[in-house]
Amino acid sequence: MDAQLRRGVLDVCVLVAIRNEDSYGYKIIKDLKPILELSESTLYTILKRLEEGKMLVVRSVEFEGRLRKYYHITEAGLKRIDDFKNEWKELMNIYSFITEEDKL
Amino acid sequence: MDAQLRRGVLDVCVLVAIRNEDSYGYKIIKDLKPILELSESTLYTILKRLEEGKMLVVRSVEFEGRLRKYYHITEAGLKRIDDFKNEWKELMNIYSFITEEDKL
DNA sequence: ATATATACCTCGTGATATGATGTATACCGT
DNA sequence: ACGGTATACATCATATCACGAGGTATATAT
Repeated sequence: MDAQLRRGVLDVCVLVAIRNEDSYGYKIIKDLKPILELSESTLYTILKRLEEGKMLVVRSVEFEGRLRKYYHITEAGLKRIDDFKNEWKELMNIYSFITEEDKL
Repeated sequence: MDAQLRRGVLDVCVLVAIRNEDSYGYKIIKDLKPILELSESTLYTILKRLEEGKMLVVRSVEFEGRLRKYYHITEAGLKRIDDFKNEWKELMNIYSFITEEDKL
């Protein structure tokens, strides 16, 4: 898929991945794999940005000798997902414009 | 609309704006206005990129003392629009994932 | 022993959209 | 005659972003 198009959905996909249940980096990648492949460097960049934007909060947990950072979605994060749905409507307009043959 | 989401459709919208009829910068902006607002600096950046990518060819015309650069879509440009339609299908999958409540 | 899976992180790079700014002509109202 | 608006192009600096490459460390399976 086109790189630009991806960017528009990356953040929201990550939020959706933790919407119903707190999750951590490695699991998010595996869970999203069937929908959207993303590398670790990409994910951690996104997680950091979402944290800075108060879309999620982090909690560190020791698990079998390894560190795990669980991400929990906030109200702002849920709102972000909701906003996306509205933005999608605008995007549908644009899509119609692109697919209509005899406009302009 | 979200900046990232925009980026995914900007190029294609510009191509669609010249698909049926050659057009020039200023006109493209006016034509796209109801669908998508874009500034001159943004458009000229896109036009340049599309030209470099052989998606369109340029022809300069003197018009009432002013310079006009007409943009004409190429085969590759038409293909780009077509590819977008396929990418949209992938995007619809992602959209479904986002809007489905009980996944994951 | 070695490879694979798990789990985190950082840095540099290239691509990108956009505001600000600049140049120039034509036209319209006062 | 003057000023503003529309037309029409262009460039530069900046901020944002995804991603590959590389790094650290433990547990488990072969």
